[in-house]
Amino acid sequence: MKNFHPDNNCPVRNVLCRLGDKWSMLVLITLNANGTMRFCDIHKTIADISQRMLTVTLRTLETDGLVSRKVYAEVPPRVEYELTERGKSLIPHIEGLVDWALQQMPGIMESRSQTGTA
Amino acid sequence: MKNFHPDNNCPVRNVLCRLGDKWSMLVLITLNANGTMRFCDIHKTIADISQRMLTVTLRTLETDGLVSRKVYAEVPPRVEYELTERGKSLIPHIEGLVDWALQQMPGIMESRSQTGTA
DNA sequence: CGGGATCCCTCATGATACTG
DNA sequence: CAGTATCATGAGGGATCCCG
Repeated sequence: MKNFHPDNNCPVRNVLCRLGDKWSMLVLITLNANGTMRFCDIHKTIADISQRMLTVTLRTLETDGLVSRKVYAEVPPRVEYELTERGKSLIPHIEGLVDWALQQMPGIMESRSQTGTA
Repeated sequence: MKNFHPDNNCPVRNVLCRLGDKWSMLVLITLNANGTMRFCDIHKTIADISQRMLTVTLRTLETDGLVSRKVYAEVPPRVEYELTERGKSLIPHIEGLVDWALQQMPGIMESRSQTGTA
């Protein structure tokens, strides 16, 4: 019997831990769709994220080497974010998931309504 | 500028909402790896999930039509779970993510240690 | 054995205010 | 503009008890 214990190096746990949060994937696909973006731009694009969570999310992605952060020493501070190569390499997999979601959503919605559970 | 607002039908939000929780993907790949499983078996395979969360997770997956639940009217109750066709169709995408995680984990770990963030 | 119901607690997230 | 710091919250999840 195959299992996926949390013990040590389970990649599933690891990837879910990092990408399964509320915002990471959203930030990644946003950056992928728009290229280099400033903090404010990302914030405007993902309107319902708080400033704090955007900062935290970007920092985590930067720590994992998925996003690069470039600070310009200007008077109105400017910081630009973009996907790293590693970040870009993840995009197809996320899009695979998104495509699946798009295809299955109607059936899933129907399934949900049938069982009566919200 | 492309964005992904939460407004109505954003599949990203939807799929993350359902699969980005702590256990769903784990249950899915466990069922995929082992085929039909009893409640107890799943619980033993994913040792650190609470009975409650396993129940909740399975119910949600069942509601979305990703997992089927078969109850046998026997004296020691027996309930068997297995992936539906829709559930199986999701597996490749999850595995894509897992494979990516496996490949990138060393680099990510290195990246994390460099920035000094845990 | 499978799981429903309940209580409780922690952590992730949000809101606000302040700084360089 | 791009954050940091602080405080408040509520939903997710764990532990326990009970039932068919």
